[in-house]
Amino acid sequence: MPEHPTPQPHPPRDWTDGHVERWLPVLADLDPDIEGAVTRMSRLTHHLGRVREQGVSDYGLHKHEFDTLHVLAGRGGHAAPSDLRADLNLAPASVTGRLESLERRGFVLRTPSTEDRRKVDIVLTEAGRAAWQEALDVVGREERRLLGVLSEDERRTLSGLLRKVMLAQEATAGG
Amino acid sequence: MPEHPTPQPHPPRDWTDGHVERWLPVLADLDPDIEGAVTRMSRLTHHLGRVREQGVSDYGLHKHEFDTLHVLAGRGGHAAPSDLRADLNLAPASVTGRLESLERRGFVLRTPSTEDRRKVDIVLTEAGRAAWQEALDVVGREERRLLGVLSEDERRTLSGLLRKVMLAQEATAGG
DNA sequence: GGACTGTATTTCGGTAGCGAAATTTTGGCA
DNA sequence: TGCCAAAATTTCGCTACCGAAATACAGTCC
Repeated sequence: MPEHPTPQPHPPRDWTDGHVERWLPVLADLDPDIEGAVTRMSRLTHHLGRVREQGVSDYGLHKHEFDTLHVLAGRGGHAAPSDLRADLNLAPASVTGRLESLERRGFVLRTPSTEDRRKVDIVLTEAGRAAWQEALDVVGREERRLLGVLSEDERRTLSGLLRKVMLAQEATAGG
Repeated sequence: MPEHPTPQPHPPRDWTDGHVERWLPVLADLDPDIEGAVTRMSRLTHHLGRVREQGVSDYGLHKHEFDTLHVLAGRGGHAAPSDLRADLNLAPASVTGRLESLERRGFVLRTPSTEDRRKVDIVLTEAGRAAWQEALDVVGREERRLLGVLSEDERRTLSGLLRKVMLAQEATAGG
């Protein structure tokens, strides 16, 4: 699409603009910027998830599998299920399910911890690390492509504003 | 942790700062602002979803049920399943499932369209509208609370930056 | 007007997620 | 030592979601 000659500061409308506009007459006290921001974040998160799912499938992985291996690799290749629970924002039961299938595929090892027998050590195997590294590059690509339309300053601003919001959230939710 | 005496403009660190910091030595080419923004959006979206689920449960609804009624109400009380599919970012099969349970509970009616017999008209019933309105107030509260830590200008900036990103997304995804 | 392409919705089979309860272990404390 | 609350993980029952195929209808082309 070529540049428009009009020098207006208004960017073109995205899907969410239409969504918010439909709602304004119904809910007069709706703040368009709050609704707009929340809606866009939700849709973007959703989209990136889909792209990840589709991207890592070329390497025989699912999004959840990749994400789990990713967190594990980020922690040096070993972690407790409760670490994964926190990092991945999951219910405890879901972690068990994910580890089950990763173990079946030989990507992680589950060994009872020696120091505290309630705990379990999750260890990334060589096969797991290899699968992760292969898919790694694909995953960040869409994020870079989309966030790349912002300047460096804008990205810093975006991240900073979101940090403010998250601090408010974490202050109440205990972590 | 008490305040540091340094007068830097750095806000306190949120969870994501620690996450990104853990990753930097492992993936040197990671852009902290991209990773930070994406991570925060994902976590915020997740959090708001949980709060919605918990909030609307006081009115006997689930998050999905409320969201579906919400979209329906926003479209004047009637829509086609494919409209809901687009608005809710769902697979076609999922819409059927949602409507099934909403119909069982008497919140929507499914009547075959007279003009195009492939289509189905989804109509919000009085009971559906009542359930929606009761829960309505709760849902926006957490969004307002969290986004409320930003100034009006900041919220406009946030929403605007996200619009830019979404335009890049929608340009390729055809929707 | 009959075959053909495209669109709207549902059905089917399978997976992942959640909440709640159970299990095992720990660390304190009498 | 024996009891007990708290913590880490798993099991269980259930629901929602997805992809792919099926069904039913609409509009078009010859």
